[in-house]
Amino acid sequence: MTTPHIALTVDCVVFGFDDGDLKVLLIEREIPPFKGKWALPGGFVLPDETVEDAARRELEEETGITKLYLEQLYTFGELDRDPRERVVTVAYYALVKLSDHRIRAASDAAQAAWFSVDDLPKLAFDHARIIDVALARLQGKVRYQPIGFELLPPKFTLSQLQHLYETILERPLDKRNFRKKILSMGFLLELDEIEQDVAHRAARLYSFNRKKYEQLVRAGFNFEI
Amino acid sequence: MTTPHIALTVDCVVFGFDDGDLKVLLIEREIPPFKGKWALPGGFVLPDETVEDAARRELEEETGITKLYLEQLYTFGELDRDPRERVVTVAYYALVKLSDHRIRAASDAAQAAWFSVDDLPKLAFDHARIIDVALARLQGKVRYQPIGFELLPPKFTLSQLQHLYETILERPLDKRNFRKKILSMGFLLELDEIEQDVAHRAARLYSFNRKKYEQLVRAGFNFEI
DNA sequence: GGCTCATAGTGTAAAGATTACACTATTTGA
DNA sequence: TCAAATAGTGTAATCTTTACACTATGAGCC
Repeated sequence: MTTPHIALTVDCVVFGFDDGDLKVLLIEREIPPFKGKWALPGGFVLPDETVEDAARRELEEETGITKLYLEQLYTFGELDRDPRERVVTVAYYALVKLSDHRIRAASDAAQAAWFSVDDLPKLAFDHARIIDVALARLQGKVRYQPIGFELLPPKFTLSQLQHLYETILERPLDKRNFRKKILSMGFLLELDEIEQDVAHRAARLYSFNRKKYEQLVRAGFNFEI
Repeated sequence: MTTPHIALTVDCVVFGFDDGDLKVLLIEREIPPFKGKWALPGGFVLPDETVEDAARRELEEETGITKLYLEQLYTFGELDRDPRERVVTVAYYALVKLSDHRIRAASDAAQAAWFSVDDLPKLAFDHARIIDVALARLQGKVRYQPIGFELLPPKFTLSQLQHLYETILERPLDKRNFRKKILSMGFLLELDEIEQDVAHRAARLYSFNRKKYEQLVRAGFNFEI
């Protein structure tokens, strides 16, 4: 008996947040199929690397991004995903601070660009579907895990944080209730700094204290927005 | 350029609930590696079937189970999972009503058996790890989706339902509060029937009204235990 | 210097949800 | 008929969530 072998790829949905806009990083395909179309960064899993390593390697090769929050999303195993041959893909989603990645966009000749999630171009393969699944996962996860901070710069205002949640969850939140709740959780560090260069009263800056968060979790705390 | 191909398998963590005990279905391996050891039902994904179809096919071949709740769990892509060669596996978890499957156990010569999740034998490959991940997922999911009913017979008592949640969540629940809450959700159908053959006051039977549940969801209802 | 504009920052009361808790009811079987 | 086992039921206290509107600050313009 000989065991069947299958082409296995990874694809990454990289999210970034840019003041009021949730964005996805796409690259323009340079080779067929779908040459010239936009697609998720990704590529084949090599025989001597783990699947997650493949995702990180492809991301670095195609976009230069190395420091990110990366999590497996779903494995898409339909038969007709790729016109060349049967390809199964393990999709990941990633969260990056746009401030860190003001886009080493184009890399080895391929063009990379950020697109607003509600204004995406026509995508190659089933990548539109993969982004839909990633968005649903992000919406679900952001309410129960403090992953929103992965999308913000290290220092942020409470209004930015609220705006991030409003954008991802697609619903307005009450300012006073939001602040009350997030501050009462006790893992935000109030900094002795305020916003710079704004044409109105400057807001105080905060940072996410991960050590404190983990300590609270060990003591039974459950994050929930 | 020739694309790399990889051995791809599926593995299924099949949960059943048997009055106070959460169980997993295992099969005894008949061929090396790990011959004689217990393992999750599973096998290679064939080139002309979707990954989910492969999971259903393997389950039917090895255990005879066809009607079940099946959901993708996680894809395990480490390098040394299998001593023969590099194998990536897409794990699924399934929920079955033990009443339906009072075990067409042994099938094509392979022995199948239910094991309590807290008394598992030594397992082949990284299957112990896969079961851990499945359990964590089940614990998370059971609180927000009405999947518990997949583990109970079509007619059940509120005590059985409570016991199921207590077993999966590994904590006691208050009887009055539990009943109040689950009944107030409005998707349990109170039947004109009671338990049979018990040596004490017989409890009323209920059934899960899925139509009603879906109607409530469309109206904005959110299940939560 | 004072006005306008934009956003920051703050508290309270009502409604709703969760928790803690103990006794009576029914059936079987000895 | 009594004991054993489990079913079934309500209320009060606490905590959480929601709804809601004004004052504070700093920049920019006149």
